[in-house]
Amino acid sequence: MTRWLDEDEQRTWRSFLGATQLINEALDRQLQRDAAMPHAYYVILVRLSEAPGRAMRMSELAARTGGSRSRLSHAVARLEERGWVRRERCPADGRGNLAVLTGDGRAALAAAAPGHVEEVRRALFDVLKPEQVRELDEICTAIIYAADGNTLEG
Amino acid sequence: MTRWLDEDEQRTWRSFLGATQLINEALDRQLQRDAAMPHAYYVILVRLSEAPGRAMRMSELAARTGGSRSRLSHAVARLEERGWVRRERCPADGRGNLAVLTGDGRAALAAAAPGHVEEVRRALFDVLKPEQVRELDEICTAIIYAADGNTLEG
DNA sequence: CCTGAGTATATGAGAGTTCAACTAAATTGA
DNA sequence: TCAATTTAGTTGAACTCTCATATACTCAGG
Repeated sequence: MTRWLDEDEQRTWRSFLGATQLINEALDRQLQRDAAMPHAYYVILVRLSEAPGRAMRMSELAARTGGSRSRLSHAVARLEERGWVRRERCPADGRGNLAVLTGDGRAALAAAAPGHVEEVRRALFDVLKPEQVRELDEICTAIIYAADGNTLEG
Repeated sequence: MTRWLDEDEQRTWRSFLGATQLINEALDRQLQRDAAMPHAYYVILVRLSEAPGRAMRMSELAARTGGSRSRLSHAVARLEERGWVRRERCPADGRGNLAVLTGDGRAALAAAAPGHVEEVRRALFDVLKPEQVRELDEICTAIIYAADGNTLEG
């Protein structure tokens, strides 16, 4: 009945789990140590910094960072306490909130970015041959495409 | 100074983050829904089930599951509450503890496994061409190898 | 034997995530 | 126009993880 994983698939799957776990841990450790924020918060700041007016609707921001609304609410609450983000009522839609990156938030991001990029290179890009980077891109794109399909179906 | 990511690298990096996040969420959702356990606990049960005598030292188990000792202590405490694992004093070393998989634990694992494997296939293997699976394996192996090197150096 | 250094694990507090309500505003439609 | 539904976002509780610390044991010297 069940299509169990064969030996090769087992090995690949465990490599995959191990590799992604190691990378996530490395990112979190580095950012926590050098910038006192978890990686998830860094991603939020990055997305906000790229938005026009450095502001974005909460839902939009949640979608772009790949997290739930609840998670984003809690996260933005913490970021607000630190003065890195502020909330504004959305003028067009009374239900909506805008998350706005503050000057302090931009500064925190600018301070954190170089060390973070360095870590990303060390953990991933420096380790792979250029052709492997291309392959990885295609693989991840396929995974995302399929997952979106599944989500929409289910 | 900083070697920023170029456009291709940015895209690849974000695909990678998105893909791994989606897979982890899918695994956790499926296991939580169908077997009432997080993926991390499933991995612990699997590793235990593969050990001789279905028993392993806590440190060893922590290393094999790629987690910290503290995390494993907490996790095993929860698994013990459910009756899936029990702790035994290590005969050879009075400081050590053995985590032992119980009959109920084996049953829980057996019940969870088919759905989990199905989810792994759906999220990863069904999505990739055989040659991509091979490439992914090599990529992940390279990442792990490099990360271990870094850990030992730093 | 002891004492001190190192190892194995546990524990508690703090932080982040998830899930399930809950509030409030917009939209639909009779 | 007004109730029903949907959408946006928040909140609180339960759970997991991390970090620092504590406890218990081993081992090597003196």
